[in-house]
Amino acid sequence: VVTYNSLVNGLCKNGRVDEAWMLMIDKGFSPNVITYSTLISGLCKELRVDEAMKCLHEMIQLGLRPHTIIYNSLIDGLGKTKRLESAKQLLEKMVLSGCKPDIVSYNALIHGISREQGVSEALKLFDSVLKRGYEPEVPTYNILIDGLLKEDRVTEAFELFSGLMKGGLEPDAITYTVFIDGLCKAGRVDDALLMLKDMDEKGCAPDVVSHNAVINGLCKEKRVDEAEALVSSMEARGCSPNAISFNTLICGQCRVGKWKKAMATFKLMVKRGVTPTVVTYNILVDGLCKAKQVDEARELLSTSGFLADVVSCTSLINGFCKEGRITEAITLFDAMVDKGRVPDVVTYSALIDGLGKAGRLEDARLLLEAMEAKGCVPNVYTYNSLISGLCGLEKVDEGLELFVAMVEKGCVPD
RNA sequence: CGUCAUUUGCCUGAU
Repeated sequence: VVTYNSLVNGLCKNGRVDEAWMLMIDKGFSPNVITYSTLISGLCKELRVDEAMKCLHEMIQLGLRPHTIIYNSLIDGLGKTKRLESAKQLLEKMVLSGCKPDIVSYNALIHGISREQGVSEALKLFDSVLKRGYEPEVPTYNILIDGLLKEDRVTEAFELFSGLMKGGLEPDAITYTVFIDGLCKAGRVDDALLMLKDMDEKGCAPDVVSHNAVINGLCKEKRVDEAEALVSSMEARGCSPNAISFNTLICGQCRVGKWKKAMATFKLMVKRGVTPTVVTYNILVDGLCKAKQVDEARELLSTSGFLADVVSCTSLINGFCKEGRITEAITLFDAMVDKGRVPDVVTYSALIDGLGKAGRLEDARLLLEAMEAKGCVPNVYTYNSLISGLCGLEKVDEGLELFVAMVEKGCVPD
C-alpha cells in the first residue's frame, strides 16, 4: 500500500489525478487514509470538488476516518468554487464526526466568505472564532487585511495590522505584499515603494510577488519607465522576473501606446527563458485591437499556439465594435459560442455597447435578455452601455425605464 | 521516525 500510495502521490503532483483515480479503482490494494488524503487534496487543488466529495463519502463508507487536513482541503475547495453553504455544512459535519476544526479550517472559510459575501461578513466569523478561543495566525490576518484593502478600507486594514502585532505575531512577506498591492490599487504607489524598502529593512525580503505588485501599480499610473527599471533591477535583488512581471510591464507599455517597447519587452522575456502565457498573448492581442489592428491581433493569436479564450475573444469583439465592424463582432461572438466558449458579462457588455453605438438598440436589448436567460447577470457597465445607447437616440424614456429596472434588480447605478 | 496532505499576496478583456 505504501508503494502504491507513492505512485498515487506522484501522479497527483503531475496533475494526473485521473490516472491516480483509475489506479485506485484498479483494486488489488485497499486504499488507506493516506491514499484518500493524496487524492482529495489533489482534486481540490484542481477545483474538482464534486469528485473530492465523492472520495470523502467513499472513504467513510469503507470505515476510514477522515482527518482535519482532509476536511480543510474540501472546505477550501468548496469556498473557491463559491459553494459557501456546502463549506459551512462540511464544517458542521466535521464537528459532528468528532473532528475538531482548527484555525486553518476557519482561515479557508473566512477567505471564501470574504470573497463571496464581503469582508464584513468574514470579520463577523473572525470575531466568533476568537470568542471560541481560537488563536488567529498570520494567514488569518493576511486574508482579512487583503479583504479590507480590496474594499478600499485602508484605515481598518492598518488597524487589523496593529491587532496582529499586539497578538505577538510577526508580519510576513505576504502581509507586506498585501499592503503593497492594496496601496497601489488605492493610487498610493509611492507609499507602496516605501513599504517595499521598509519590509526589506525589517528583515522580510521582498519576493517576486512584492515586486510585481509595485510594477503593476507603476504601470497603472502610466509610470512605465520606472516599472521597466524595476524589472531590470529586481534580478540583482534576488528575484528573477517571472511571466507575471513581464506581462504586467508589457500591458503597461501597451496602455501608453508604446507598442514597440512592448514588443521589445516580449522579446526580452523570451530571451530570458520566461515562457509567455495565454495572458501574455491576450495583452498583445488587446494592445493590437486598441491600436485598430484587429486583423493583426487575430493573426498573432492564431500563431501563438494558444486557443482563444473568453478574454481574447472579448478583446477582438470589442476591437471589431470600435472599428465599426459590428457584423464581424457578431460573427465572432457566434463562433465562440459554437466552440463552447462561454461568454461572460464583459463579453456581453462589449457587444451590447457595440450594438448600441451602431444604433441597433433592439438587438442590444435582445442580447441583454439572452444573457439573463443564460444566467449571466448584467452589471452596471452593461446597463450603462444600453442606457447611453437609448438616450443617444433620444429614447430617454426607455432609458429611464431600464434605469428603474436595473435598480429593481439590485444593480447599483454609478 | 517507510508513503500523503490543508489556509493568505502579483498580470489580461467591457461603459
